[in-house]
Amino acid sequence: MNKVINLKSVQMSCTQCSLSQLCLPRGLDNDEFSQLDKIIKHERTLKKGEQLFELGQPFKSLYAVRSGSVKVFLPIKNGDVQVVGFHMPGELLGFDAIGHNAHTCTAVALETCNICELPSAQLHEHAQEIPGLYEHLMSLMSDEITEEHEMMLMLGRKSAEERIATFLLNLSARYSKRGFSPHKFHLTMSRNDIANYLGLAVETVSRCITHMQDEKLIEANRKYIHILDMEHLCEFVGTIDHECEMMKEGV
Amino acid sequence: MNKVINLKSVQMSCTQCSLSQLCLPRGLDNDEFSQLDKIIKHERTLKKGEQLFELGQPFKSLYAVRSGSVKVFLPIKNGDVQVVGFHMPGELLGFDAIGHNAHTCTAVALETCNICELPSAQLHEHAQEIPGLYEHLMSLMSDEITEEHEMMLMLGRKSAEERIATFLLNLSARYSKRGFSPHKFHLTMSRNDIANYLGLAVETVSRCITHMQDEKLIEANRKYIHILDMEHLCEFVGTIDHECEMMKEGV
DNA sequence: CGGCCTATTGACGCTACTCAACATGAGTGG
DNA sequence: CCACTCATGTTGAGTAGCGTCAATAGGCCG
Repeated sequence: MNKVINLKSVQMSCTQCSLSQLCLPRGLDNDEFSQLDKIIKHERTLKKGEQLFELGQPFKSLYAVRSGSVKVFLPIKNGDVQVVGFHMPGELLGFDAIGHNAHTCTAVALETCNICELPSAQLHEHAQEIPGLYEHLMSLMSDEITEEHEMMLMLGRKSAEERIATFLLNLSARYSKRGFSPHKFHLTMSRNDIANYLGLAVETVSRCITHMQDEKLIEANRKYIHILDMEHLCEFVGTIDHECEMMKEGV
Repeated sequence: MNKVINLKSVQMSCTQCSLSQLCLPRGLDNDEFSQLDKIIKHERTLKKGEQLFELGQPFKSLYAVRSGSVKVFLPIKNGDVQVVGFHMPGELLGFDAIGHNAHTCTAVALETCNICELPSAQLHEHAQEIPGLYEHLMSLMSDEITEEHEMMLMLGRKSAEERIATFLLNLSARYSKRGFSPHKFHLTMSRNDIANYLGLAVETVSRCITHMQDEKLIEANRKYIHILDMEHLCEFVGTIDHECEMMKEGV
């Protein structure tokens, strides 16, 4: 019972949120924290499959994943989509909407999610009072640009197996950063989503995963992934020099 | 002689720069303009092949292309690269460096370039005095994120011919926006750069261009491109509904 | 004019896609 | 609790698109 109440209170304040170091600027003082808490809405919950925002929808807020995970995609002809990213706790999304004042992609919950909301109206009003907030957001957007450059490298030059390896190691590093095991984790997205994201066919993803199991690099059972041989898996990534080291460090 | 002097003076001031509406926030008053002119360095010239910035280099400035064009790429193993973008006059680059305080890619002039520089130090100092500057930069970064999402769609789902068509129409729209013909233009990048950017082999690019000529969609002679049949070329792009219309409108 | 770099064209092979069958697990209702 | 259905994942066979290798052509610069 106590635990439930604690969880509730944690949800309601950035100050006590264990993810604040991931999604907020560093070095905020107490005043600034309470300013933020006034701006940010902590209430929103999404069930699996529910939309957070949709292509064309006017820009209302930026969003931070508090728990659960989110899939972001571009809708294409005939109900087909292109998955452009997955977001975990502590990650912000919705930056795509700033430029056009409307979202240019759609975000859907992959599982039950708690979402914090940073309304754009309040953002503009109170930006002055929290120095470094804009800088922080720009920093996050910059990181997103860098990540997407790496994605272009992935889709442009890497083989199917290299893509899967890179993908798994990327997830591993992100789980690790959040205090979970970098070796064992559960995928929150389907093979279909993975395939789509990596520019592959579902069958290819399946085959690669099976092959990596045969090579004793990983153990995989549906959503469950166990990385057995991080070293050799890293070698698979192989295209960029510094990339592998970054992943080993869990950056 | 007068012309030369005029050109010189144009280079030295945002106020009179014909590109200011592309790279600066809208609705600046004269005070804000002169503030900007104090911050921005207008002097830098690059010859073909010279670097604007390099992977790992500390974040010093954002850059605006004033004339010429720039190629941005990730260096990979063995001197190989992944081209991640091309920039034309009026476009800003260097956003990748904000997050890490160092550049995560390299930028090189494709031809003789004039570059305006927005030093990061002054940016932070004077941001308060020019309301909307941060918002504008975030807006540009947001657009870059959206464009890279479309790039992921390109690399993930589109065929070789669709990629070439999309690429040519994208250039066409950007030239059009700058007052040049959307039908006839000169490529500033090599086939190699195009192939690399689009995740294809040079030979495939060559073959596709030849094929499009056979189909009377375009006329191409090395760097020179003449789009003969915009309509049908647009149909080639085909994957996203609204994409084609955007290109026809020259957005 | 000659050498070099870029672009084009052709032949061939491989990777990854498509189509199809099958397996497995999750969810539902009796 | 089990049987049924549907969604998701796996496996196999055949193929097409694109990459690779190699030869040739055309422009650029010394």
